[in-house]
Amino acid sequence: MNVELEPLRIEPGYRKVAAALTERILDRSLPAGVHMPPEIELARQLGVHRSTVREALRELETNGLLERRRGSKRMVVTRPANNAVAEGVRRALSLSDVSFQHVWEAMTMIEPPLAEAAARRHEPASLTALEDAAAQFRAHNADTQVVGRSEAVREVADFFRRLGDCAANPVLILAQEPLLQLLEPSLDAMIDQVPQARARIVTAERRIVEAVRARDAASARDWMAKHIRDFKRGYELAGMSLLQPVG
Amino acid sequence: MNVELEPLRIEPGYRKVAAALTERILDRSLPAGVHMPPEIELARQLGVHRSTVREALRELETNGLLERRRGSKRMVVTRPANNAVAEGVRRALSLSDVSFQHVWEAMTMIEPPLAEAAARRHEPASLTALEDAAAQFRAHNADTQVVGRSEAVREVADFFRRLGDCAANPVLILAQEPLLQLLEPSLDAMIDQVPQARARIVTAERRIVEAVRARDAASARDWMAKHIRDFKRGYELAGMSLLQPVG
DNA sequence: AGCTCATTAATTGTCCGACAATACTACAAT
DNA sequence: ATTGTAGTATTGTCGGACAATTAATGAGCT
Repeated sequence: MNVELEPLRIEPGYRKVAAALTERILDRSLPAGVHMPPEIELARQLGVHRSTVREALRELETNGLLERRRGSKRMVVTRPANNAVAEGVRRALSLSDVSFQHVWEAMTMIEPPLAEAAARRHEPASLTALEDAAAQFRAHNADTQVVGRSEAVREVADFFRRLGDCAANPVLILAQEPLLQLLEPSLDAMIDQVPQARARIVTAERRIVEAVRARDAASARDWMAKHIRDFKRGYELAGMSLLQPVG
Repeated sequence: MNVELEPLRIEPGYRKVAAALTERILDRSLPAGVHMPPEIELARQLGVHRSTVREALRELETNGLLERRRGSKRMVVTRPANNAVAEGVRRALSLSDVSFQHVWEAMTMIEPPLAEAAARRHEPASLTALEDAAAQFRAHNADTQVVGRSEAVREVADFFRRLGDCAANPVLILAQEPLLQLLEPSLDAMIDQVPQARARIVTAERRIVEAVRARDAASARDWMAKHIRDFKRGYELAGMSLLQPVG
């Protein structure tokens, strides 16, 4: 017989510690929001040295299962939502060069049907959040008060996120997140080159909100499609190449 | 004057070390494939203790910028792939309860236009990979030879991944990944309940491949839409609720 | 009691040094 | 050419230490 035995993988201790802690967070025996036990206590319970625990903690930290509240010392258990994907996306895109063309094409595909779903399924709370997001962008980008570029693009992305919440589909929300991660740097490069950009965004968001509120799926889809087309137009008006890499 | 100075964030050393190393990997001054310098050497260069370096290395490791080749001691610089998102998705979904309905709706939105793009833009290499994926599923799921359930669903997901490669849009590939992560457990629960499921998948994949090869975008989209509808039909035939959580 | 402030305890970040286990290398022996 | 051997390099883990800083405690005051 010709048995190919595969190389058994021997994991270092810090990885096992990380796995143990991860499991206890995911199965909620360490519930979200509580303070982590002190490192030395973890070390005692698990029978390893504190350094080993610390290496494991760094793993959980970069995985987003632990976070340190501002200026606080002890770390807090947290459950990552859609932003868990964000880090991964950021890493993945640092390799492959993504152009605005790519981002735009993906948005063209995903956002209009998402707006449609949002119109059909929104609930009072999610609709309110959507309206708030639109109102905030409108207020911050009126003629009299124009907020900084980076904040503006974040608000644009937030509008899409609220729309995802209206659509009430966690899978879509996850799928949308890569686009939004990349939309921000894309818009960032363009928005100040085109004077009328902010005003057009305000209008589009208003129309979309109205359609969603009226549960008019077709109209929501169409206005969203127009909104997305405007992004491309903005690039063309700014004289920027659609193929140049974002970020 | 009313200067509100915001709380400056003092980052711990291990984080700065991680940032420094990350930068040197991303700007390719530490090119992919090379061995990392020894920890003690890094510590010397950066003027910190080895423990601090190690904590930083854990961060890079979980970020996928470093990997340890099987049973090897020194770590190797590497480039993160699309599956960087996978971990994040898995964690995010362990929290919110996702139903097949959600997965199905997202696929309905994303996959048909993706097939369309694949038909338009595939290159010889990516087309070959797509054909191979379809051929592999066909061979493994013929009447005479039926492969295990988990392998079958993985091959189904792989077909979609190859299609994503054909579409040649990294953003779409990233957006699609959450769906595929969730498609596998969804299919896993269904595929053996419906005798004709595998045969129907074989047919659908064949049609899609043919359409893509012929650069017939409309046909690719339509067959993909049919393919996706079949998944839902499979659930109904199996008498399973669309609303029950997957995984 | 409730509040402010000083004092103490607890906790993290970082360091030092050490050692066993093992992967890597060079070289000798079969 | 493979196998064995010795030596080195490197990682994984450990014990302990200490300064800086946050959290907790209690004293004093209203």
